[in-house]
Amino acid sequence: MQHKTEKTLHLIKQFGANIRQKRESLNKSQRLLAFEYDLDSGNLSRIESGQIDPKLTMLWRISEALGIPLSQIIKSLETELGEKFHIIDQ
Amino acid sequence: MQHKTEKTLHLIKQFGANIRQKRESLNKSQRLLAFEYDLDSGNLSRIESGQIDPKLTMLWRISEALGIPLSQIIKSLETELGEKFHIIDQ
DNA sequence: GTTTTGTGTTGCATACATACAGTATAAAGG
DNA sequence: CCTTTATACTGTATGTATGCAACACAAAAC
Repeated sequence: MQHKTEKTLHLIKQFGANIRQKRESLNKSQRLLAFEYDLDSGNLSRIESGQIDPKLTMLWRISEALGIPLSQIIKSLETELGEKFHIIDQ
Repeated sequence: MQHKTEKTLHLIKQFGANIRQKRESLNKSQRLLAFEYDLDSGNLSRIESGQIDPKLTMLWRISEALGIPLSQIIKSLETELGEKFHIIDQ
């Protein structure tokens, strides 16, 4: 990270909050979800509370655990953070 | 990462390849793109060649540099990697 | 009340992404 | 040729995500 900007901090906080909300809607504890999908519950705790900036592979594994495509989770984030993008190629 | 699985390695390699392709379609060098968006070109090199597992904030910054929503980049990845997900909530 | 069980959190060692500076290579200019 | 310029890549110090074990605390069992 260049140097922890406000935006950056907000991003990971919002991401964590969303993840927590999704998990809770499944009525699973951090421990249970972590156990079932071979994650670390301590890690999950820090991610949900926006303390850390997870790596791509971790994002992927979390989305699998939640049963939601990562693209969908990110899309919610984009909406919430009010980012505007060009819809160009692809 | 639990312990670098094949799947994991494939994920970051494919992501890097996609990023490189997008950048090249903009006809920009790693250096130029990095300069314009305050990224590190060395880092970008390692990401494009699939050597490293970038963090969420870095993914975000790269997608901004490419002018493509991160959700869209991830969606391509999901398709390419043939992941199937339930379309449940949200 | 004291143990047991379930929850999220935290201390810490290790692995690794990041940022900066430097290298390698080739193409173009002179 | 040699130098300049542009490309991607790499050495390395520092910061930090990760995984594991332990903690704090509440609620339930007994």
